[in-house]
Amino acid sequence: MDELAAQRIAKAEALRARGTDPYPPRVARSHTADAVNQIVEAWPPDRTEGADLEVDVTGRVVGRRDQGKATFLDLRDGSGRIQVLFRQNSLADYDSLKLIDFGDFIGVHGSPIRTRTGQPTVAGTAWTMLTKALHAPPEKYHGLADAEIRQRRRYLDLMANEETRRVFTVRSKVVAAIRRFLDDRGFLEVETPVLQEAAGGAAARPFVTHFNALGEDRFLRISLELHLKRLVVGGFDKVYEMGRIFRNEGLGAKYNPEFTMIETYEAYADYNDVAAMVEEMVSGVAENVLGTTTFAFRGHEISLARPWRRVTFHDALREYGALDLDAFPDVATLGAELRRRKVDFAPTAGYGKLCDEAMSAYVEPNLIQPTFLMDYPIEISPLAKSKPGNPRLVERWEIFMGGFEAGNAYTELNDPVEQRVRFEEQLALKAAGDDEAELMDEDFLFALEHGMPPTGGFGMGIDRLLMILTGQPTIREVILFPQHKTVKE
RNA sequence: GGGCCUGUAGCUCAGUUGGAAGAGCAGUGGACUUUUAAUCCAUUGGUCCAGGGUUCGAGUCCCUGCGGGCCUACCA
Repeated sequence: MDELAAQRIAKAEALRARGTDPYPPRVARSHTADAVNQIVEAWPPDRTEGADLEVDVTGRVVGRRDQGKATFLDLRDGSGRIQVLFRQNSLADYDSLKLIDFGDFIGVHGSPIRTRTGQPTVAGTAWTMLTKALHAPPEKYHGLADAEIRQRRRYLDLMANEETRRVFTVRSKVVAAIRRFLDDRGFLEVETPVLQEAAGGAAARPFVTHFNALGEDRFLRISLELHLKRLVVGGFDKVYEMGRIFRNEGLGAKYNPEFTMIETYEAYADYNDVAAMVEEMVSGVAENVLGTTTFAFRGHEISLARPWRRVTFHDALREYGALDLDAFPDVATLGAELRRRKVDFAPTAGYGKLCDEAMSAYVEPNLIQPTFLMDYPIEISPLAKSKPGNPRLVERWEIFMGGFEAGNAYTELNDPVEQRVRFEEQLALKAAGDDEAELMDEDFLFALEHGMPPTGGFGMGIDRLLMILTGQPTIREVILFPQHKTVKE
């Protein structure tokens, strides 16, 4: 069996035999680890004792140095680390320290001191077990490196790796800063359904589930868009939602089937207004949370400082792919050219999809610094307003950074008649074999028919932004519990 | 789906031509009253992923399966 766990259970029983609960319901705590450290650091350099002050500190035992008749322990709580020192002549029942293992939570009563090496320390006069752990934390020096265990058992990763604690702390602060930015600009945060009768608003396959009470299938949302625009119709001029969406696709460095998306919709704005807002939001959040707009990512140095480059879809293809779409204006000619260039694409791909494949091949990997790629082909943008003077393009941009797409925005299509035509074109693509084409959404059309004001909309993958902001090369390192295959018994 | 890699103690990892399964950390016992990857002495701990095969002999070679990672493809 697990001999090490059995030893720890025996120690818990030994504590009970002494009349103390190894899992007490309440604890004495007067100071965090960080608070004690700060108190001692504030002392004059020659002061070593603070006997007038008594503190109760708590935390997990993460270090232990037995010194005979003195024992040093390192405790870690949410604020940081604090060293405690027990000496045989100032702790009754000194032998009881043998009941403390790595990973246990204990409380220590004592006075702050400074050791001869200058280390802030609590000189303990009493200790209590707060939680007996049955397993040791990961090995203290080499830590926990196995990516699978780090992700499946993130609690071990968090115990072992400071960088992991940092990444997810940053994530939390970034999410809060984004909310603060939008709230301060008068946006209203809303919540829309995750379970939907039809999953729309993006080109992606959905997950399907079943609603027992109604005997109907439901789809997990693949975007937030269509419901948020209904709210603009209803009169909420500025709305946003930050939430989980689900796309039934593979796993990869940039892909997790559930990820966090933020979408904003602002009435009386267009895609240029939205671009200005997004620049300000992302660079401002970076500055506020991390104190910089420069980040190391996959060997590059990425600057999120404003302004970001703007280049049109067509110009970018000319620049990075030496491909002039004007010379290949239809499926036949562009398809032939891409075949000649050995760019893969599905046989069912329409013209817009071919353009997108060319962009993915030539442009996307080169867009390391944040770049707005402007004015997309209309076929792959069924919810965006067409560009005045060019019926083949729409007012849409995607934001790229680090060589991948991180966000998407358009001047929203609000002509209900044209929107119906666009849906019908999508249905034709679907019939031709494109299983990611947009579905007709009659209720959404009915909403548009009541009038949606001119609106600028925006969506961004929070996880991908976090990859840049934390310097993590894969999306799995910025998601606490990324998807994995089920472990088979 | 394709390619490459990988599975050895609780953790991190070695293991040579195929010849008695190892180290550090953790654990246990001991020394040490200012250490901080403490140090020192001793010591417990193994279904070498699983199943087959080759062989006098397999952690090592072969086959199959299972698990996992990375790259790639589809996809944001």
